[in-house]
Amino acid sequence: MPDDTNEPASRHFIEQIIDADIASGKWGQPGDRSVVATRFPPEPNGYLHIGHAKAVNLSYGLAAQFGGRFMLRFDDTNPAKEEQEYVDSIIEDVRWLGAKWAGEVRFASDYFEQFYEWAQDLIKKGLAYVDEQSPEQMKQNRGDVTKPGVNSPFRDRPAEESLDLFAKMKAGAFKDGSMVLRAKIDMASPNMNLRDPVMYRVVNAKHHRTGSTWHIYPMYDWAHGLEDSIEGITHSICTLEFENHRPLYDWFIDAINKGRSEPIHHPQQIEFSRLEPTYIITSKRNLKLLVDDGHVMGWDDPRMPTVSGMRRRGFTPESLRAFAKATGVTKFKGAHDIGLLEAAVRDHLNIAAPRRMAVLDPVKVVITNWGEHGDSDRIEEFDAINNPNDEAAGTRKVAFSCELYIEREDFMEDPPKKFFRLGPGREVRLRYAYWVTCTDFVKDSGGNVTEIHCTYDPATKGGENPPPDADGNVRKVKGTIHWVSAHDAIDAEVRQIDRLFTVPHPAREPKDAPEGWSFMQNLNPDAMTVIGGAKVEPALASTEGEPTWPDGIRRFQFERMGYFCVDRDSAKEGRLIFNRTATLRDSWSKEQGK
RNA sequence: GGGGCAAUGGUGUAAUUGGUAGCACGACAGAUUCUGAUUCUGUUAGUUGGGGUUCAAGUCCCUAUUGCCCUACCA
Repeated sequence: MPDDTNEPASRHFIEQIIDADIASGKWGQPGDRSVVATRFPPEPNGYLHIGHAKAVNLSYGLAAQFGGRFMLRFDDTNPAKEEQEYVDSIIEDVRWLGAKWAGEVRFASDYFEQFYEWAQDLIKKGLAYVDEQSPEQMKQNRGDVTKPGVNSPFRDRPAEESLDLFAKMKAGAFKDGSMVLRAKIDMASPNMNLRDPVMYRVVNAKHHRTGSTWHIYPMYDWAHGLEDSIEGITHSICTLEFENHRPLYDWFIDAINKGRSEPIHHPQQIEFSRLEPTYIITSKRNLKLLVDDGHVMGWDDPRMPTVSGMRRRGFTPESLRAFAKATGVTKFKGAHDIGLLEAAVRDHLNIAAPRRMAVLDPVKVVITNWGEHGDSDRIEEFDAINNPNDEAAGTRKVAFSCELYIEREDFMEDPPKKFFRLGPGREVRLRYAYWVTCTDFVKDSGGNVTEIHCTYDPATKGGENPPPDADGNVRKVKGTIHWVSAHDAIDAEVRQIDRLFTVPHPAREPKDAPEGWSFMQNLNPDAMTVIGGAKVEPALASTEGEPTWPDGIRRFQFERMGYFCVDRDSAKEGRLIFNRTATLRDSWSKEQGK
């Protein structure tokens, strides 16, 4: 990602911290930028969403910018929730996003033995103990934010006893929830995380990688800093809610280093504000509900804010990166306008997407004077520009005949003055082909227009302006519309994807919310409108001559309609299915709304 | 009655760390245009309140207010 390795003019707060560290030589020789090491540490308990995408881009981008290392590490410390399926999807997503990790993919579970040794070390130092209180008792004795907790009756048991019990916990001698290993810190700490936090719990469940080797599993706070330490992470970047955990992160590493001649590496945790786009939810739990309740077709439904869903919808890694960049890196917890994402994807696709013509809601046009200027069965071919922003993309042929389809919304029976398209007596340009004038139209018994009759002007061949008349006046046309020829048009299904929710903050429960309120009530029923009868130009049916996108997804701009990509179901079902990635900006609909 | 963090146009974010409040998205107006797209130009609008230090404060100090996070054997 060349754009991200250039240092921007202004530096966000994390870059400033790293700059200062490099200058002071905190992690190595002063000035050595290659010491920077970051990581992305997902728990494999769900699919990655757009918020994770930003986190990946941030941590990877930092490592790339400084010429350091980036790790992909699964934080698989809870066998009850984690599955291989999620590991696989996350690896695919991170790769697609463009992050390149150093060496192999890492797993916290690979470090379990080391964690266990360090835990024994803490017990020996009198910094940890096995607690046999029930979960209820522990909760009771923890106190609350204003009241201090009380010490466990097991807090001061001899180290040998804890060591022995800990070994038995590991060996599977106890039931789930029967005892835990706790750090001995301070039951009166105003920071609840420091009130003798649990380091290990008994879980007699099968782990997706270690199987039934272990009967104890480390808690996040105990494990996470150690994982970072083992991998030599310098800057451990996470979201704001872990701010209160940082003292514990530091405490555990300091505890291990206490009395140790060769201290283990002590990374720096830095918290930033997570990405919170409007009209989107990013809670894994709620995303899973949408899938489980069948509101969407799956985790990769093009309406979903998952990385896989957005990929299927046609977003590019570049556009996600641009969005992440545009939202910035701060500690301010705000909402990010989803319009920024839409602008980012339009920005990229406008430069990169080949243009095609596709009529989503077709109505037939008959050129009534086609026979007067030659054979009425003849087919003419025109050159159409593939991408006005990229001359190298070249041109393609589009065929024209006396029967065409145009967009239903491009014709009005009784159009207002500012309507620059087709209507009785009005002339428009058919892009790359001819200027046509509407002479008549046919309606069915339901009042729907079924056929539009036009004459074409042979002097406008190719869509060019006709020569000036005898007085030197140049005839002008206000509108240009897209079309496909009926003789070679291909049928396609088009899924018009829109925002999944109707309100900016779907997960925010209103103050006066009725009993049983759910974010589901904010679902947009029109988030996916399936159009079965679209007619598209033949060039969309074949991949010949097409530029290849790096990820193999075929993306296009349908002229005047928006950006679309071929859905992955297309190949499977043997027909053309397109997903709408984004609309074009549309000042006409805004005009109408006035 | 506790602790932690944050506050700059409508939204998000900058400000050489005390020296002209800038950028992006949006909105609005216009120009260009074989996409009502793109592109270009212009307009709009901001330092949470109150004190203080200073020649000078978004930035430093005091204070108030508002919002978020924290009481899993989740991460």
